[in-house]
Amino acid sequence: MCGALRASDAGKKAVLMGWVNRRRDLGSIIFIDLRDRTGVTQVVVNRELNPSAHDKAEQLRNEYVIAVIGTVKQRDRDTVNKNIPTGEVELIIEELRLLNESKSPPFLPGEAILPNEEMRLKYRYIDLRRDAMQFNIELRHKVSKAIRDDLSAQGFFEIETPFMTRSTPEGARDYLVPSRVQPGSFYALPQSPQMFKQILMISGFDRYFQIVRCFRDEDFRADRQAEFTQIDLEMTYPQTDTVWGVVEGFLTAAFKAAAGQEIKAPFPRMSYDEAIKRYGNDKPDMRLPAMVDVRAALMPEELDELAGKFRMRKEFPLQLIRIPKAGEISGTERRTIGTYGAFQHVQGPSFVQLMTDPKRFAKDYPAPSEKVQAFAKIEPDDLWLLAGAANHPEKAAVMDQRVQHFCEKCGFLRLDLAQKYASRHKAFEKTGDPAKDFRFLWVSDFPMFEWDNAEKRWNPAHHPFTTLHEEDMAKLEANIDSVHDPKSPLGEIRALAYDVVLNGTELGSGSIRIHRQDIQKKIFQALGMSDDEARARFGFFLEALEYGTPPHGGIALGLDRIVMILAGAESLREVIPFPKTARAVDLMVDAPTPVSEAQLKELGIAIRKAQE
RNA sequence: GGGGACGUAGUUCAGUUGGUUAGAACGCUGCCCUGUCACGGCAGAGGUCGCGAGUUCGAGUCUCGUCGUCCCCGCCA
Repeated sequence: MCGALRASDAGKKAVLMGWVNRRRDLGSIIFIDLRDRTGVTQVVVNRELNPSAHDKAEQLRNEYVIAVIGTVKQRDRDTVNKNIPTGEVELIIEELRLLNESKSPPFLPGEAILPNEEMRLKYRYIDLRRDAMQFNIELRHKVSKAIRDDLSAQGFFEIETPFMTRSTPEGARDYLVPSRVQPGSFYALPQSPQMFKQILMISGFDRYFQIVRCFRDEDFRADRQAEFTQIDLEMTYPQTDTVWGVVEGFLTAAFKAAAGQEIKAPFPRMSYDEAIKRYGNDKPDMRLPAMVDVRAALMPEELDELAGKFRMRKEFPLQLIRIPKAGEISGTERRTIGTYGAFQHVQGPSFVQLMTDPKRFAKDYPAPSEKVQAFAKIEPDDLWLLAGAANHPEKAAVMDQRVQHFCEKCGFLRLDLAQKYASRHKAFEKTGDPAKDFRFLWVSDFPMFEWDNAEKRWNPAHHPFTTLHEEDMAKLEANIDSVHDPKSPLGEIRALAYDVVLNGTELGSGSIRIHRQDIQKKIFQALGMSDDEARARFGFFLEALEYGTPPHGGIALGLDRIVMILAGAESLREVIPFPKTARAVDLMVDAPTPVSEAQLKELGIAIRKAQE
């Protein structure tokens, strides 16, 4: 192959096939950079040595497909190209065959400057010829294979589950597939194989996994596509630790096999509560320092004074946000803190009170300033600020001032600042040390229920088959009929649910499931679902639970995201061969499209024109 | 659903305060060139300035709308 030849191959005869990456025509001598999946080799065509091949080579253009037969020659020392792995050799042509011509492509795979994404997606077959894309897709293959091998070795069976299945009202919007045989009825594409994998546990398959496509009809982001691939697994008789061990096992294997990175397991662990309090986020990016509630560093009178002066609520945390090595910033810059990025969007107008001028703070409040800096271990070059909850009565009236929301807002600010000063702190740049480059984390003890403000009710935070901490069972029973009460202690119940997080990205999410029907019933009751309703939605599943269901649990990880992080890519589209745009369009095949009347009629579907 | 950025040659971009014939680089076409590797040299072709209105004597430039791509908020059990 084009990337394989080395100095040790000198003298051998070789046949190479590939694309013309570049042609350098010097008149009587023509150099062709021949490219395939593995790399590029220089082919030499000399008019004196081979006039007929030279005639053909003159006609070659970029992206023509050719076959060349020739002899591998070690290059003279002064003509070695150190920039490419095959740079010590070249192929002296004996025979050239044109296998196919190419129209002049809209952009060249060998070009350093990227065209815009619209172009890349429309001509994806050309974009995919680029080194970087070839590398990413190969990386993806290696990750998948390593995970398959490792899970197989851990005793898991790969088992397929249906794509055309049943719509369930929970969670994301479903993609629907109309049934021709039963007009008016629809299949749904799975948001995940959740119920099937639990059924497989009930069926005795003990350890299941699947690298499987999932579909969610929600808006796209850089790290979200409507169809994406999960590493889905489920096992019987697990403790939380058992599942975590399995995941740490296959991730270690994948990072080693695919990228040569030795990551350290077990991963650190943190409760959801701690993640929110210290990072303002349920998927903390551990490459940056946590926020510090500095109230503990201050005397009560000092806190009173500050709270009064800055009009802050002292029963809320006083969060110190630190960006290491961000250095001095100007007053103008300081005043814009809090006006950019995600921070200003969340929860409408700010109820966060900011103290962004450390010098002035030190001047006005020398003792608290010193204590706070010592407490948060501020280094001379750090950028830091204090954030407290505003005590404006007029703002408090419109604001949901729960501590969690306050902390989340501070967390957004922390990430905004980190992003803005990324070039200074360099915490997001790869160092080559896997312990620094890949900061894994388990976040556990998620809340069981979350309040849905639009529907004015409690919903499952994970899914309704997640089990809860045994200690919280009494709380569930005591509040089992409070689904519409926003103040219900239902919000305090902790689930045996966990996320695995890498560098601030949620890689996967899982839980220990409910295996007993009496508990499952209680959950449905707490969710305000009657027996009839539950049966209508999950009847087959509830019935299955009654036939000797073993305790079980599992997790699902986003393969695309893992590969994205390993590839150092900014977007999922860089690691998915044929992704869709933010408006869920495939620009290459031009999907979706309207379909014919005949097709619709067969399905019993009529399209209603949109209202003006 | 909301906010923001962008849209000019095949591609990446520049285009001054609204003013003559809209430029560059790469790519493309032709010619020259025996050691290039982002080859070089000469010549040339290539534009509905996303689309539609409006303001103006005059619009790539200003205004409104619309379409498309990207990023973020909401949403994503």
